[in-house]
Amino acid sequence: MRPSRPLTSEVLAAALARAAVRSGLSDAPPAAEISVPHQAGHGDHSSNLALILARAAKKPPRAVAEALVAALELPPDLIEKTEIAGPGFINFTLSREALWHSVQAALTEGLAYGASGGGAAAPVQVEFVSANPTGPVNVVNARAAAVGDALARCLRARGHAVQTEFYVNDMGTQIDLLGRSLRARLEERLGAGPGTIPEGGYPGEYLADAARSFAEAEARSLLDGADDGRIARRAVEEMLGRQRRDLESYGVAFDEWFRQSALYPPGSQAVFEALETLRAAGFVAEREGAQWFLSTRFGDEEDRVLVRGNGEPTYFLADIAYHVNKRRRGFGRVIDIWGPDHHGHIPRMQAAVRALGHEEGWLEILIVQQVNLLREGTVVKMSKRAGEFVTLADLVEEVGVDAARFFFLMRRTDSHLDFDLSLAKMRTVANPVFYVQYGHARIASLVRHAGAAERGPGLLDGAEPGPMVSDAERILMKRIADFPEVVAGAADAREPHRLTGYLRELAADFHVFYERCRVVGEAPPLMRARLALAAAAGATLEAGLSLMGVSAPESM
RNA sequence: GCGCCCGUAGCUCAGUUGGAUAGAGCAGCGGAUUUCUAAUCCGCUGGUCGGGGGUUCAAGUCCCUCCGGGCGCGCCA
Repeated sequence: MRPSRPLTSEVLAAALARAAVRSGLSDAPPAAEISVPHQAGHGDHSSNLALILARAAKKPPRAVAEALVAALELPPDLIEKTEIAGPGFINFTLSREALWHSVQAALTEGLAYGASGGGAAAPVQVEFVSANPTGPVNVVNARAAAVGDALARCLRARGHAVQTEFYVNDMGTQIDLLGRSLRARLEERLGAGPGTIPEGGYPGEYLADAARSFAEAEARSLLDGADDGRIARRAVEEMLGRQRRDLESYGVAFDEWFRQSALYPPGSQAVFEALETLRAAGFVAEREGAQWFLSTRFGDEEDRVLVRGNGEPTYFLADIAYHVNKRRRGFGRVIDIWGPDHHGHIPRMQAAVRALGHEEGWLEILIVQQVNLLREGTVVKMSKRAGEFVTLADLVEEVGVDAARFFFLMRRTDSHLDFDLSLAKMRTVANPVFYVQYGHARIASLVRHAGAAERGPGLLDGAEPGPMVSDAERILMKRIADFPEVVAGAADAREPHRLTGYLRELAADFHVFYERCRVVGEAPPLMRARLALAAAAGATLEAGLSLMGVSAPESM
């Protein structure tokens, strides 16, 4: 771990807060917000602090801004110009030295560029995908995998210790049905029985494929035993193995695969302990032979069953026990990423977390919304009844890992996503992932053409920003300097999709620079400066793509 | 019926936690290349931010209401 540097916006916010106290405008340091204006002419960073303080100070915002600026003490060489604009905004323009410092940082830090400190002391857990082991990883799972993995990487870059986890629902009715479905497929394969998929079972071809993949001796042994539970357990292991392989070839590996069954006897009493904890707190009632959680006390629409009339714990109770377990493992914060079919469960889960006495905000639940696959502008139909749906493996085969992961991060997580398969395969500018990767390949080619021995910090030898005076160069440097702010924002707001927008802009800024600024053939001082700048843009593209699990090609 | 998500340019969507003149990409039209990847770049056209009310110095953003689309509402997981 390299030492993390503070963000420019954090430096400015702290300086403004001190200035507010020093100038008597505020007793305690106010939480100053710094934004990065998209409007040219509004500086590189902007603060609305004067507008916020004006009311309490009973002074015009511009007068407050002037008092703040007068009391401002900034680090040397960071800001070239501080001006008051509009109704009272304080706009900062970064110095050339500060911009060049970002170029140096990108080249020196490489894939670690973009990291910033300030992470929580306690580790953060991100749980995602958690697909039922009754079928292949589907496209919504694939979206969740892209989002969860990218978010985990952004959080790490933000300084958090992060653990990723996949929750395996290896209990319950669905697993019984999975086992009986596999039995039918084994019978079919060996000609040893009716081979009928049970009602509500899993008729997809993948189980037949699984049955065929077993050694014949094992297949016979499974069928000979009368124990359906043994087949079910074997089926779970088989499906889990397939899910894990699909996800690994997609570039997503989990730190932990947590089994629901680990919360049940004989190995554990966690499910019943969770029930007793809630009961002791007075939030459990018995009705009609079942045990109910009084979740309406915490704003849920209705109370929820924890233990059924037949004595079986519900999935919900197991989920509560699971979150008790997460808490015991010491996570200071837990982020669950759920599919669209679970969004109705958020109030009851948050109710349970509150009933257990965990602090507000300990559990964050993000919903990954559904995905519509489009081919040539029309929706690709998936038949749930026949158990046929487009899988992660199908998707990767059709468009590749890079396009899949990039496309899943082009939209907000909680928005429905139209995934245009035709566009994802295009080898043109119209395809955003292509455009960004092409930028990286072009930079790699440029550096090769310049005859440089490497694309790293060695390019800084003898390079100074002085000769670079054009807008295109400054804009590109500024974009590179923004990257750590973007990564921090993506992590803090749990919005990894910000990366795709940023990388398209960075690639666009580079392409403009490339069109307007020759590198090879210019006088050595200018050539060295531009080559370092281009390589820094390439390093930033690579670092950003890496946070999304997308490759940065050397040539295309 | 209740709950959640969504509604921004012809299309697909951003909009940095309430900021300054609402931005990209695609599509359309017109341009740029004796030179490092033209797989690129530049310019133009395109908007009652679904409608209406409210909160305030400031609303695409927050609140209320209506319209329209999606999803969810089991002692399944």
